[in-house]
Order: sequence, then structure tokens, then C-alpha cells
Amino acid sequence: MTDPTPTAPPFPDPGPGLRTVHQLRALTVELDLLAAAFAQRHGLHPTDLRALIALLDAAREGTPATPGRLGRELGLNSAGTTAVLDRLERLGHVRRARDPHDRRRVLLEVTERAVALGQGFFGPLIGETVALVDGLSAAERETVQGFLAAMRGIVARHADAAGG
Amino acid sequence: MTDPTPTAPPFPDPGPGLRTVHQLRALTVELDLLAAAFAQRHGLHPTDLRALIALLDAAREGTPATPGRLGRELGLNSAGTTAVLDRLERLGHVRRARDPHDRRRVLLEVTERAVALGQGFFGPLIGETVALVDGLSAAERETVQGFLAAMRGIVARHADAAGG
DNA sequence: CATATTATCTCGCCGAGCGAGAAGATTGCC
DNA sequence: GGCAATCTTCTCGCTCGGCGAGATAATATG
Repeated sequence: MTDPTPTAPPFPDPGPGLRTVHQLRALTVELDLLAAAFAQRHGLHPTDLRALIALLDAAREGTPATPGRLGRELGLNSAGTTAVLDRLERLGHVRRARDPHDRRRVLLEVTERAVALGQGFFGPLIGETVALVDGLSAAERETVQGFLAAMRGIVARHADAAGG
Repeated sequence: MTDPTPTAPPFPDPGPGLRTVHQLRALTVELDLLAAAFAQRHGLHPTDLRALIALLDAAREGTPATPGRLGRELGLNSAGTTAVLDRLERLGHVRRARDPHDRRRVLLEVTERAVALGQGFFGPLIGETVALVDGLSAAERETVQGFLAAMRGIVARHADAAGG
């Protein structure tokens, strides 16, 4: 993303603040593209991958996963959620099982295959990121953590303001 | 995202590295959700918003914008690109004009309305982020910049490895 | 036991994006 | 100059992800 234009456009140096904004936006775009490429490579739609990530998170946290919960998390209605689960089940990433305590509910469990898929993709990415963070000093780690937390706060405030 | 389960799941503290990974992922997800909510509120699809951002960026940088360029940037084929531009043009965010130098081409220009839309949404978000960064010490700014740059490097390396 | 509520799924439809190819403009070659 | 190859954009037909409405089954409430 270097500037190839010979005649300087009307902002020679955006300053540290805007440069950080730009970096952060570029990072999120590139992460999205990476996820989309990975999804396509495994016959998944972006929504399917998001669903799978949510289910893997729930599994690790021990939170029970159901179609209703998942749909709310993804912003899908019940029909769309059913379709996502049908696709994931057909690919062998998810199993559906009736909840014995509330037989209206369906409990969702990710298969070994899905776990392996997630590990294979995110594992190295996470590993490198952890190594990066571990290579920082304690003060630097604190700075990065604080920055990310503050950014999440800003975004959350705007999400509320936008009526999210 | 606090942990409500009374019996502790098998990771009480993921450590600083994983905590950062979690924060970063949560931030990107929340930014995506915010963008999606904003898009819907203005009758745009996520792709339309991405296109609009790309066009606003190009306008600010002085780069000439054409359907072909935009389509490549968004990963759409020509038919899909035409559809996006039809939608944006119908909403009055973009105008199409033949390039007088190469009359095969169409030059895209964003309207005042689109600029105002982008400013109205991203302006405050960017403003707060800039204020946050400006509130840091020079060393802290450098740490954050370095972290984001390193993360982009990691993602870029994985994108190449994945055949992106 | 009747009624309201909750959770999930089925059906029909809309529309975003793709593949194939048409139409118009430019470039290159003779 | 004229003709073919190339490039840019648009049109047409199609697939399929997601939505709205409503059906079905199980649980809560009076």
C-alpha cells in the first residue's frame, strides 16, 4: 500500500493516529479475506465458517450450543440457521442431537473433523501471534492489551449508539 | 464475554498471548458487526459498503476508479461488479462517466452524499481512535504500530501460504 | 386440561453473485 | 487504411444463501 502517485495527493503524512486507524482497518480486511479464502477452499460459505467458529468457541467454553443461540449470534433467522446447520451437518462438521431435558431443543456438537479443521487453519496463525506477544516486554504487552480493550470499548459505544 | 459457568472449564487463564488473540478476534468481529448494522440501516449490503469504502479511499488518494479495478479489489466478477454499481448508482452514491481518453472504460466518482455518509459513520469512530492514539506516549504508539504491522505480516504470510 | 409460549423445521420467494457471451472501443500488424 | 486480436463493460440465465410466514412438537402457565 505504498503511494505510487508522482504528484503528492493532499495528505503527505496522516499522522500517527490516522496511520494506526489505517493499519487496523487493513488488518481486519486482510483477516476477513484470509478467512474467506480458507472457507472457499473447504467448501464453506463465510457464514458457515463463522458458525463453525462460534460452535468451536462454545465447545471450548463448555457452553451448550443450540440452533437458536447460534442464529442469534450470527444474526440469522431460524430458516437461515437451519440451512447453515444442514450444510455443516452434510459436510460432517456438526451433529444434531435432541436435548433430553428439553426435547424441543437440539444440541449441537462439533465433530473431530471440525476441530481438526479449525486447528489446521487457526493453529499456526494463533501460534505465531502468541509468539509475537510473548516476545514483547511486560509493559509492551500491557500497552497492546490496553489498546485493544480501548478499541473494543469505542466500537461497543458506537454499536449502542447505532441502535445495535 | 465473561464466563458465567460456575464449574471452571479447562482453561482458567489462557495467558497473555491467547488473551491478546482473543481480544483481537473479538475486535474484528465487533467491527464487522458494526459495519453490517450500519450498511443495513442505509439500505446497503455488506458488499456495497465495502465497495463504497474502496471508492472513497481511491477518491482520497486520487487513484482513478473503474469497475474493473473495483471488482478485482472486491473479488467479484464483472457481472457482480456491475450489479454493485447499479445499486450504488440507484442510491445516488456513485456516478458513472465514460473515460474520454479510453472510451471502453467507465470512471467512477463518489457523490457528496456518499462522502457525507462515510464521514457520518466513520468520522466519530476515527476521531475517537485518533484521540486514543494521541493520548499514548511516543513509545506506546510505537509499540501499538509495531504490533499491528507484525500482525499484518503474519496474516500476509498465511495468505500467501494458503494460495491467496 | 386448555392455552400460551418456546424451539426448530418446511415452504415459497427474493436477490446477490457466477458463467457465458455480446457489444463497443482500442491496439497491433500487415 | 483495414482487419484481427484484445480489453472493458454490460446483459442474460442460473444457482443458492437468507428471509417471511407458518407448521409442528414440546414445555410452561392458568
